Amino acid sequence: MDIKPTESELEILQVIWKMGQCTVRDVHEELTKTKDAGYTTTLKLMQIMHDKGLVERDTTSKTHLYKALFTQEQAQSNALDKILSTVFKGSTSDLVIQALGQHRASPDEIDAIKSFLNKFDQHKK
Amino acid sequence: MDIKPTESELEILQVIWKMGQCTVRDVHEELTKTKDAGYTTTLKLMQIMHDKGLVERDTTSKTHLYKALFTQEQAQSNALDKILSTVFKGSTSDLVIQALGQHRASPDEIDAIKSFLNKFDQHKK
DNA sequence: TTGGATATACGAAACCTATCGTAGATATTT
DNA sequence: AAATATCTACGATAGGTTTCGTATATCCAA
Repeated sequence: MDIKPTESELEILQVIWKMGQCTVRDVHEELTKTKDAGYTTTLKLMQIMHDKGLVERDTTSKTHLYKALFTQEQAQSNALDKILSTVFKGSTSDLVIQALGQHRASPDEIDAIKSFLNKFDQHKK
Repeated sequence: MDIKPTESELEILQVIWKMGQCTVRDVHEELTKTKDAGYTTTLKLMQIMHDKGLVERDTTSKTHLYKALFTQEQAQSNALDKILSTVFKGSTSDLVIQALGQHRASPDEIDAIKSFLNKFDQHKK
């Protein structure tokens, strides 16, 4: 299966991931906090996502319940693969260094990364 | 200016970035190594990219020469911003750790990242 | 100099995304 | 029970992307 959600679909998925399971209204309320959108627009998008197999839904009651059919981690992995091949010439270190350079990480984050790198080294041996 | 090249446009830009300056045929030859496409399709895409202001071109001779109007680094920065906000909840360290986890970097790359992190620490102080 | 190769320009079609209005079903409130 | 609110379904439209055929201009070789 190919996971390639559109921009709008990702906005919706973020809400679903956060809540685990939710209604169209849940998503809509969340989205309208930061941008304008008609309710039926959100509904339609979620119906399309269902058609595409991005989400599943429970239709036993009038108000349907939606769940994601893949995890945020899978979406992250996909997104990384894509930009690695399209703009980073496949170089992971370029990507990492760029990311650290432009969005300064907190000391805690840096520590987390360092200890990750160390663990990494040991596995290599 | 807003830099948001489409998928196809990025494929073309990769060739332009690599060559610095090139013709439609240059790009086309490169693209058809990995996928099928008609020559006029590539031409049209590049014309549209020119209309959008993504590239400039020298039309003094019959065969036009195209150049990118922004760098690969800018595209990288843009791509990172986008996936950070759409799938990484803004967490740079999550992104970095995911990237290192799934695409194993070479020892050299890891060293490069480590020394980058150290430089980073010093600046912080 | 005439025919073939190569270039650009232009327009149209197929497809996808995003948006929303309207209709009809179901629930809720008064 | 009637009015109101809420939900899904179903188009339809506007806009953007991708694809390619055809026309026209230009260069080059026989």
